Order: sequence, then structure tokens, then C-alpha cells
Amino acid sequence: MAKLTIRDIARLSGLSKSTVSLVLNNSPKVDPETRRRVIAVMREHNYVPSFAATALAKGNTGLIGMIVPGLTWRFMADINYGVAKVVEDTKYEIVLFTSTNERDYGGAIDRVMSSGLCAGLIVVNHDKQPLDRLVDLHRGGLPVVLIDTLGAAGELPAVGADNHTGGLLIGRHLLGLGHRRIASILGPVGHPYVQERRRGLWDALREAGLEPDPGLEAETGFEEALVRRRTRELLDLPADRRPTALFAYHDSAAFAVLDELLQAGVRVPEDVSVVGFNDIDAAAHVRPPLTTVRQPFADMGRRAAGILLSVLDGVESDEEPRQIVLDTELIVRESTAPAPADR
Amino acid sequence: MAKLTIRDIARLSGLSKSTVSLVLNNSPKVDPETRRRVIAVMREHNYVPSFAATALAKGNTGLIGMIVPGLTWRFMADINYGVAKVVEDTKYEIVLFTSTNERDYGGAIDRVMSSGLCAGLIVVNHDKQPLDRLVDLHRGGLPVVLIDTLGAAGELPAVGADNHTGGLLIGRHLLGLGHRRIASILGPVGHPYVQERRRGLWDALREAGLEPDPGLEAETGFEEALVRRRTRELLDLPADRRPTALFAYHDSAAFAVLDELLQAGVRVPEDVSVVGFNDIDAAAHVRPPLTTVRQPFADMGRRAAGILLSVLDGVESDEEPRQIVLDTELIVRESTAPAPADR
DNA sequence: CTGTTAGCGCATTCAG
DNA sequence: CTGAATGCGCTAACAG
Repeated sequence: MAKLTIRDIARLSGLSKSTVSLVLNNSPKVDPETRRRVIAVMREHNYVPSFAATALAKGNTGLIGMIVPGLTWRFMADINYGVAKVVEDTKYEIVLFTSTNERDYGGAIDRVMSSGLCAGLIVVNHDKQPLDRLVDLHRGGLPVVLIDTLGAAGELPAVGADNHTGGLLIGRHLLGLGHRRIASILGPVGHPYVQERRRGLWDALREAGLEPDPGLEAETGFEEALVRRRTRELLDLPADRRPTALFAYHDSAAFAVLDELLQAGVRVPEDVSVVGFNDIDAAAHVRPPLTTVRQPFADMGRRAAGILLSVLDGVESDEEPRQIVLDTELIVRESTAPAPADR
Repeated sequence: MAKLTIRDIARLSGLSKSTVSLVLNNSPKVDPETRRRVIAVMREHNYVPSFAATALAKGNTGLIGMIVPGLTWRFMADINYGVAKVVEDTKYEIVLFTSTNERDYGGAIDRVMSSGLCAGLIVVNHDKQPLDRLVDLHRGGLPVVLIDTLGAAGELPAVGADNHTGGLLIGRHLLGLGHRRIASILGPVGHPYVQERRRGLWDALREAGLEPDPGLEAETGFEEALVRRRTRELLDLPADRRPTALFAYHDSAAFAVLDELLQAGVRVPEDVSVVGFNDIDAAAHVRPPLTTVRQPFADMGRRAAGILLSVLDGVESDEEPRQIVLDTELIVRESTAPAPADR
């Protein structure tokens, strides 16, 4: 079953290659009857034009690459959905690359990107991602749009969520419930979104005339063991410094907090309130259901795809890089309650 | 920043295209010194060979396509991890296609597949997937390996988990706890894995001298609303037919069951035991932690990648299609307990 | 070891 | 509307 070429089907339908090519590209200047015949032949012989050849000749692959940090984060599904919804009725196709390899993007992916496999790139938030490389590619003419990496690369268009307001909303919510000592499980500090959320929390604190307590903000990764250890540390603080609320910067970290609290015999929310971030879908199913902040991931995907497509299609309305910030939303569930009366 | 071609860097280094090409392909028959010089020039000018051109000339893209039903299922991450681990130190690269579009694979993806973009394909379990098309492609010379779709296409190599034993283990576990009326939340009937799990449950039942009760096996999709409704129906059954254990064929469905039970004031596991399937990571975090069956997803990915690579590299040891069945494992947690004494 | 010559499969002029 | 000629960027014999 040797691969058929355009030449074969030209011969089979008694025409020349170019006519067949015209049919392939929906040219209007080909007799409808002829077109029908050609298409019939192609279908009959199960012919599909070669991707590589078309790409080479056209100088365009019609592929949009999407680079994601991994698939473990549930909201990748939502982002992807948003992107797909926009892209699916264009001539483009989405291909996903996951950078499982630790070393930045890995030479392989880097090669795939810069070798022109993709007409454009959507890059989702990597911790410690080497943005420089992306900036280079972008300058080199490859359209790149960032998702959830706001501010990190001013030069690149990006769409993200309003992490600052997210932190602010959580802070106000907790303060409104009477909490005064709010501890943070930060996650990857140094990452813009962490900074933003914390800044939001701080602003809420200051609105209430309080100053953030550095002792409640130790730097901790999201690895489960670290989160559990940190939770215990906080519990072991003297009563007058012990937090009455824990703000985990990621729902899955909040789950670990919840579990550790349970094991320590601490009641949530009676003794301690817990909040997360992201509203992954398990957040509504844990006990108690988690108060958290929802990010509009699908929208982020949609907007990013929109930007990329407009650049790709040359609708580049204005040269200024677009930075889109979408709203976040506080979802109050049962893991937060009024602070216990001071003892 | 016009794209450089091999010709440009040939000129820049004072050599001919072919020599440069040889350098690109690590041919041993090029002077080390020359090679070094060429590489220096390439790096300096930031040259990257065109993907399309290389693919066309070589007749091989070096890409392994992975088609997944969506990203919402957490274990996609594990499968992908397994595949990536095997592929990452080969010359191949993985690209992911998600078939978000309902219509089978969607014409676009189909085109991408058959147009030779990928040297091989790993296809992860789709509900209602049109395997015929894959069989065609496979016959046409495109290596295809299925994951988690055992038995559905005997012709294609496939790796899956032992769903039958999974169902059997759950059945025995429940029966051992004294449960006699075990209801199933089946999910997409007609799908092999559902059939297998049910068959396992049946076998356990028969071992215990019981016959499956069709009234406890209504056909229900995994959509949350359906699962909840079905749960209520089961609860409303007359006492002598009401199940004491609910077996949801997917953890996420089990979550909905758990929640519905809670709302109905039914205690788990005191009044009713609940089990899921898959051991997604939230399963350990819900209250009560869910008894479930773990599937070795990462291993499935590894094995599938292994098979595909061996075919790709022509190590096709034997012509018989390989069907690999990996073990499943019962994870007992707190959502199951002895059946309440009969009243 | 290096340069020459053909294609890979298709798109795109430009005549006919 | 259709056919012949060129080239996309690279690889692969084959000479030198």
C-alpha cells in the first residue's frame, strides 16, 4: 500500500498534477464536473496529500503548538477546551507538547518549535520557564502568546487572571469572618502569580489596618510532604501567633492541608478556616467543601487563541503587545467560618 | 530575520550544501574540524533546519502522535508520563491531539493523521471511538497502538488493564464484608472496560452463589446529574431490594454518589458502602476516602510506547498483534465497611 | 573527505 | 479551464 502522490491520482483521473492541485486547494477555476471526478478518485484510492510536502510548498504548516507544563493540573483541560473552541473552525490544528523533561523545554521541543513545525505558539505557565528563549523565537517571527504568565515577559502578548484581586477577595473574606492571623502556603515563590496573590492578601490586610506577618508566610513548594510539614509547623506555633486561617495558593495543596489538619484533630472550619485557589473540580467534593478562587481558564484559552489567530492572519490591529487580565471570582464554601473566639 | 536555509550556512562556511547536510546528520565521514566550524556557523546564525523540508526528504517526521479523548481525566497525565519516559531518549518526539470535537476524531485530526504527520500513533480509549478508521490506517502502514481499549480491535496491538480482575476484586471485597445487594453505576455500557468490570463483579457474585440482579444495573452515563438521579432511585427501592453497596465504575461518578448519599442523610460506610474505579488522586481526599481499583496508567503508557517504538524501528519480532493486559490493584479505604445487619 | 546532481510531494506561475 | 516548468529546503547516492 505505497503512499499515493498527487501524480498518481492525476494519472488515474487522466489529468495533470496541477489540475489536481487546484482541486485540492478549492480553486474556483476548475470545472465542477472535473472536480467531482478528481475528488471521487481521491476518495476511492484513499488519497491524502502529504503533510510535509504541503507544508514545505506552502511555507506554512497550519499547526498551532501549545506547550504545557504537564497534564497533572486539571485546569489544563479547561484551557485546552477554550483554545480548541476558537481554533476548531479555522484552518489551523492544535498540537500539544508537554515539557515533562525537567531541563527547560528540552532540546527536542525547542527544535520542534524553531524548526517551523508550528505557525504559532501558545505557552501555558511554566514554573521557572525560560522566557528568554520564547522572546527570541517571537522576535524571530514566530507568534507567541503566553497564558497565565502575566507580567513576566512584557514583550510577549499574554492573557492571565487577576491574581491580585483573587488574593484580595480571599483576604477580605477571611478578615470579614474575624480572622486576624492568616497563614499562607505560598507555593513557588518567585512566580508572578504567587507574588500577585500575596500582594492581594497584603492589601486586604492593610485595608484592615494589619501588617502581614512574615512568620506566617514561609516559602514552601506545593509538594505534598512540604505542605504537610508546613501545616504542622503552623499548628505548633504558640497560641497567640497560631493562624486561624490557612490560605493555600493551590487547591491541591489545600487538600493536603485539610488532611493534615484532620489528622491533627483540628476541626475545619470550626477551629481553622482553609481556602485554596483555582477551584479545581475536586474542591467541591472534599470535606468540607473548599472555599477558593475560580480562575476563568477556558476564557483564558479562548482569548489567547484569539490573539494568536489575529496575528497569524495578519489582522495585527496594533503593534502593542496585548496583556489581557481576566476576572477571578471568590467561591465561598464550607471550609471557612468565623474565627474562633480568642481565648 | 529571514529564515536561513542550509544553502545559506553552506555559503557562510564556504562549503557545499551536502557537507552541511552531512554535519546535520552526524555523518562520520566529515572532518571533525570542518564539522566544528559548520556547527559554529549554524549556532552563530541561529540556524535550525526546516521541519517540513527534512520530513519530506527523509520521508519520516520523527513524530509520534498521541490521540487522547480529552484532558479532563486526570490519568491522562500518568499515561502521558509513561509514554514520555520511554520516548524521550529516542529520536522521536510526542505530539498530542485531543479530540474535543464530538464528531469522531474530526476531519481535521483524521487528516493530520493520515497525511503522514506522524510516524506512529498511540490512541487512548475513546468512548464510541471509530476504530475502523484506525484499522484502515494501520493496514495502510501506519503503526497504531491502543491504550485501554482492549479487545475492541483484535487486529491492533493494545495495552490495557485487567478490568475483569478489577471488578472481581471489588466484588469479593464487598461480598467478604457481607454485602449481598451490590448496585452498579455502569457508565458507558457497550464500552469494553465496562463489560469487563461487570463480568468481574458477576463472577465474584457467582462464586458466592449469587446471581446478578438486573434491577441493580441500570444503564447510566457518567454525567453527574444522571449519577445522582440513579443514586436516588436506588435509595428509593424497597428495603429488601435496596443495595447496601454501590459500585461506581469511575471515581468521579463515585464522588457524585457520595455527595448524593450525604445529602440524603445516608451514612457512608455505616449504611452504604461505596467503591469507585481508577484511583484518581482525589479519591484519597474525599470523605470518606474512597475504596477503589488502581490501574497502572503510567505502565500502560510505557508499554504502549515500547510496542510502537519496536515496530517503528523495525524490530517487529513477530507479526501477531500484541495485546498486553496489566494488573489492577484493589485499594481499600474507608468508604467500604461491613454491610449493616439485615433488618 | 567534499562537491554535483537528482529528487521527496506539492503549490504556483505562466502559457496554451 | 488545463498542462508544462520551477522551486520550497533538505537528503541521498554518486562522483571527484
